[in-house]
Amino acid sequence: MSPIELLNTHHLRKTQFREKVLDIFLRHDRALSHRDIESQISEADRITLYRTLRTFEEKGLIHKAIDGSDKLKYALCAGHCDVHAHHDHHAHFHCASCGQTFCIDEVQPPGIQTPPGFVVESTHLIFNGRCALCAN
Amino acid sequence: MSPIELLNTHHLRKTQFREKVLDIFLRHDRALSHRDIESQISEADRITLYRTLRTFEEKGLIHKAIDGSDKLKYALCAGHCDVHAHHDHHAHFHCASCGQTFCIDEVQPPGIQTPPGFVVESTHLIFNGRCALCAN
DNA sequence: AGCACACACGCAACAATGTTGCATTAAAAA
DNA sequence: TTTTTAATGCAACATTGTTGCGTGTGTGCT
Ligand SMILES: [Mn+2]
Ligand SMILES: [Mn+2]
Ligand SMILES: [Zn+2]
Ligand SMILES: [Zn+2]
Repeated sequence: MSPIELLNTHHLRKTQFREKVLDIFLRHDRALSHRDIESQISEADRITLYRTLRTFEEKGLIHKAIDGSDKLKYALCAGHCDVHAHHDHHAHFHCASCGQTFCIDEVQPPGIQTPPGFVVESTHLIFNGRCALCAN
Repeated sequence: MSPIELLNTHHLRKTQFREKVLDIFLRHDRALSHRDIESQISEADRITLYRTLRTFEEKGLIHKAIDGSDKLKYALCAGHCDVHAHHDHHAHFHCASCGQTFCIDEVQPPGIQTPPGFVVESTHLIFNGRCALCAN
């Protein structure tokens, strides 16, 4: 998938800025924070990036990667997410040492055990520890 | 458990401010954000509250309730947490409607399925949906 | 009770993160 | 190419969190 293909598929205007942002996501196999991305675009406008990320999330190009850290991160959606539904039913791993966050597509959150009266709409499973590099 | 008992047990100085904060926690059966607490203490000092919450967390009186929202929340530790170890192995429920977060003590995160090379130290399980009140 | 010490508090100053409004510019449609 | 629509860039502001430092308070000891 190229940046332009992703924008086409999700019916978004093709702009230089959006292509740059998607290019950065495609070159990393981990979740990225606002800051991660901003520091890789020369002359990036903070505000535009906030709006770009929000749009990408709404349209199903990226999903929030909840990792228990104070920073909000996003990762590329693997499959067929769109404006109507996200399907990111996988765990996330957060390294307490280097701060990196990875999607663990193989591990799914457990079957929903609903507490009485509560309606569960989505589930997040987060592993916190040390990544392969930091564990040694 | 009273505020004073909690402070004694965890070897912390008994101050008016700390007692007020613990009193608020004891009167709510849900996780509270910095803002939730601040708005219930007249003439609360923001900075002191930040430091109070950090101290309580370090000493094992409260634990962070990761709920996937942008706000950091804390809840009273149920059992025998202390400065050396927290034992909050339970799920959290976050209501997307009213924003409240509850500890679900009965539900534990699943047995750790370690991705190769990664070392897992803790696990968080978050249910997102609608609470009993908001579901109707 | 009085004293000394350690620690908690309160305030200022600053940093990081996120939002809104609006004029300008660029992309898509006509 | 012209028109229409949406994205961008900038200012201004709001929220959240951190650090340094002088002052006040709780606690243990005499
Ligand atoms: Mn993911
Ligand atoms: Mn909890
Ligand atoms: Zn790491
Ligand atoms: Zn609710």
